[in-house]
Amino acid sequence: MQSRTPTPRASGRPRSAEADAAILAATREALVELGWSKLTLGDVATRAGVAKTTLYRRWAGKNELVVDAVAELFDELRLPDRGSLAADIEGVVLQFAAILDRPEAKSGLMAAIAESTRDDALRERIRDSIVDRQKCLVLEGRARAQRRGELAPEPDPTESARTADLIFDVVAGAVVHRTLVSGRPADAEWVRAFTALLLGGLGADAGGRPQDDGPAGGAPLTASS
Amino acid sequence: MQSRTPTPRASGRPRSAEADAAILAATREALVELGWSKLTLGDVATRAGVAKTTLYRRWAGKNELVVDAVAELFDELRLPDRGSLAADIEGVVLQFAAILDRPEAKSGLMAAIAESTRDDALRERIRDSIVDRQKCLVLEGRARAQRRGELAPEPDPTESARTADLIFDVVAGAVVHRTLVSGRPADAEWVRAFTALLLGGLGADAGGRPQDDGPAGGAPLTASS
DNA sequence: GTGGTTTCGCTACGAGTCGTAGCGTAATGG
DNA sequence: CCATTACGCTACGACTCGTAGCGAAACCAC
Repeated sequence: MQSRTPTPRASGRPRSAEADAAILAATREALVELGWSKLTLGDVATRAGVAKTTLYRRWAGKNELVVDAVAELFDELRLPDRGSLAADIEGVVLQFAAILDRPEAKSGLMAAIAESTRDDALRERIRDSIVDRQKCLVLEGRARAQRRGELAPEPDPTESARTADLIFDVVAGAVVHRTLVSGRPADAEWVRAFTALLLGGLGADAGGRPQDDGPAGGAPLTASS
Repeated sequence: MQSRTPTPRASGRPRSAEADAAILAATREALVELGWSKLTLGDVATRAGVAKTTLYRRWAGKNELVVDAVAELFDELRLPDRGSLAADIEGVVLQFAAILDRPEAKSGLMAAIAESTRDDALRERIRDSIVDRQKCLVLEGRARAQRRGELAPEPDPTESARTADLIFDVVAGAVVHRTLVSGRPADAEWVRAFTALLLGGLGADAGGRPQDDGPAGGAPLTASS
């Protein structure tokens, strides 16, 4: 999952799985305390209780290590069936926002994406371990909505994939931008307004109510501004 | 604009404005060739033809320098009146996408945002020199659409500001995510589909036509995939 | 001109990090 | 028992960082 399979290993001492977990946990810990730029592999090794050389034997560099460490945060993303498209969107967006609100995700993920603009292999790694997993949720939620009759079925698979990509960029991008660039929390109130905008567009009433009345329950309005 | 006014300077040798321009240009050049992580201030100084100490006298560190260098790229953002809300959105989004497509913007801006999660002063700097300038375009375009009658006027200023923030996060976030994370160009075809989604929502036909027929004129479809 | 002030270019420096090599040891399979 | 692989540890040259110190240059006020 994390380090690429080095060889079809036949015999010899196996790599310690505990060391892997300790290293990834230490990486997240260092991300929280130091951030991306001040994070050093030597410090991570010390925190994890392993030798620095062990790190370099498993990961090519800081980029790959941080991607793997952050990717584990997104494993908990689920898409429970809440009965309506609006409720499903709100649920998964709130989960996504909660993960992105963690300091290790903020600094680590964004820096890794920045580095991936000049490293195709890193971009591939991010896509495989993080992005594609999120995109599956979009496909699943869209299929559910189509089964419910909330969305018109899309027979053309090419057009369907294009639309799914678009939705994914809009949803993930909006949450990321809200959390990291605007620096404000994607709380229940924001998620509700965003869902309304996504479903109804700018022409509809984007302020108050989605198409059914109480999707997110009685969540308290945490006034941000 | 870039370096904070150090003192209410009275007399003495003035700072070379040409050096400022040369340093920022050299920073962008180094961002293109080296990316964020391998960019060193010593290298930038050499490229700009100034001493390394001059850099440290004007900027606190790599973060601030890169933010100022990238901010200049966004100065060219304009919002020409194209006659309809859909056309206005498509126009400004295409401009934004063109800037983000530059390699110096990709690596520099994202890395700076990543660092800003642990540096409030840097976040403020990014907001002042980059983000707020983009948000003004949202406000302007929205006001135009309300004057045209395409959008319902929003009397409550608090709610209006909230909605503008939401729109801004959705638009900017979607373009950034498309360009950097998905790694695909936000070309005319994508922008058209995005505009349709933004205006009509998921319930409407998000594939082909916005609410008026030909918003972007006869722009050729640059088939990407 | 003269003096005061600030900037600039240059050199040098200690501190810290990088990524690797080398060595002996531990853990597995045949 | 032996081959193979992973591990911990040390040490190393190379590089970057950010700063200090110096003399020279550019500007203003007088």
